[in-house]
Amino acid sequence: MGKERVDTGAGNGASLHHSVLDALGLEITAGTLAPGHGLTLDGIQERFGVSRTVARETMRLLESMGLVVSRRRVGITVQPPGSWHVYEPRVIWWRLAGPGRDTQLRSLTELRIAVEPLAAAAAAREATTQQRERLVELAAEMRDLGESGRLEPFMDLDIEMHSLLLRASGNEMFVALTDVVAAVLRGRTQLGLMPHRPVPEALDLHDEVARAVAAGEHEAAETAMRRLLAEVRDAMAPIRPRRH
Amino acid sequence: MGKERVDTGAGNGASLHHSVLDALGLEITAGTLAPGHGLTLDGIQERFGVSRTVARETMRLLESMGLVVSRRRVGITVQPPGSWHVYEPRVIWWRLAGPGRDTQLRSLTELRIAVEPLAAAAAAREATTQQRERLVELAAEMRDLGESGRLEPFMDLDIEMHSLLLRASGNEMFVALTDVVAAVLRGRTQLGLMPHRPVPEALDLHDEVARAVAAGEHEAAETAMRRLLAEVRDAMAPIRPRRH
DNA sequence: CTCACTGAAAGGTGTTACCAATGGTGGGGA
DNA sequence: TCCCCACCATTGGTAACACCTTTCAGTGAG
Repeated sequence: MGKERVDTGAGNGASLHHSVLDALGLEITAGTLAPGHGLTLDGIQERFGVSRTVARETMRLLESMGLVVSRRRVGITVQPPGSWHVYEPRVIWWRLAGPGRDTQLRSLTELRIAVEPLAAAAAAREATTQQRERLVELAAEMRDLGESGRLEPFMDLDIEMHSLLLRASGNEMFVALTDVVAAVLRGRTQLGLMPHRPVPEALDLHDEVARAVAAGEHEAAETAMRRLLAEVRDAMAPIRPRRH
Repeated sequence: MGKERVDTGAGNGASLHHSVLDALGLEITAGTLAPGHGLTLDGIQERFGVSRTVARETMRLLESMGLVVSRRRVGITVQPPGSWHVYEPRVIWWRLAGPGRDTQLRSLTELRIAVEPLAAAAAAREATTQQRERLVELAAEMRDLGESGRLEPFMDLDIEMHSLLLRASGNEMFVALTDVVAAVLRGRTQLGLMPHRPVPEALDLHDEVARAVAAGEHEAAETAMRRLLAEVRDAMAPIRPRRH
């Protein structure tokens, strides 16, 4: 059976267990490795051509994300989605890369709808002067790019603005969602859920949010953000998989 | 300094690295090990009397939570709070156990205020018949216990009701916050932030939420939950550390 | 035929020793 | 003074081993 190193991706800076971790994480979150499926350390060693140490470390990481449990004699068992740590950045990443993509995108969007309005309100209270200035600046730039239909740079600004709002909220739990929101916005564009040209309402609402936050009007900021996200949710509705 | 095994808790089912992980996690989140502080595997081995393997595995775990980074030749460096994975259950647990307790409680409460109203609305749409029935049942029981001033079992029901709502929402991101909400409610009671006898308004609002969800009136459920949480936030205000 | 005991095997847990890679530090030369 | 290079501390990775828990099959008694 020989050694036959698989060498996933020529070890491009990725520290060995990282590649193994990625491979297994993807397979489990994609459902290729169904819940209840059993793994063994020996199996992992053989399959990826790594040492026991590496196999054990990746297994520990998977376990700490709730993707597997490890028990003596019985081995490593794949866990059902309900016990996955869905806020773990890598889990989110894997799910967005796999077949669960639009389900994940939908539940994350619902999370955004919950969090971002309050984050905007908090930002209106807590943001620094520089942050407020940057916000209105961003909204203006977004209008320019949006009206000229340049989707990629528009998305970058969109990400920057929402990230800035979360950061400015001063709540660490909100700040920690920065990457999630960025991933959602990127995924949404990649999935073609954006119109060719951002709708004028969205541009207006971004403006409104920025100005409200800058002016410290937290209620206005909250409702504007709520309307903005309602817009986003409606734009997403077309790909509903369940009842129409 | 010698060997001096620390033996945190006589290995009661905890698999060795778990005790080391807990000890280090607590120290880092508590700030005892300040950001920038350097650790080495040898140091961990010596201090806890464990083998290199165990030291390495715990270090990987800490790294995957963003508490440290590990680089060759440099060693293991404690990271600042900004890079911690604050949705990681163990990180939340450690912070609630340490001096950052009320800061953590406050930011988590703000998260609840964002999420739970939408979760209630979703529950009003998605809950099963059994879940709806259980909700009104719980609200009734809470009223009984609340009016008789039995705080501990009241808290248990409170936790059960909010957990049920999150679960019934059908959104995995909301469901995953079940433990967080439970921890907040428990922490709030332990910290003495609850009045001796739950205020009548709170009891009424729990009732209202339950009935609205049971009836499928998602807007009513959302606003009732919002008012309930406003109540909670106000009860929490007294211990504000910053500007009043 | 069923149930309880027993023993072996499977597979994670923990330890040790060793070599490879890497990047900071300090010394030496221009 | 400044730059380059060699050294070495420290993690990354491999290998081989002892140990302990848990499962499971086989066996014997009732």
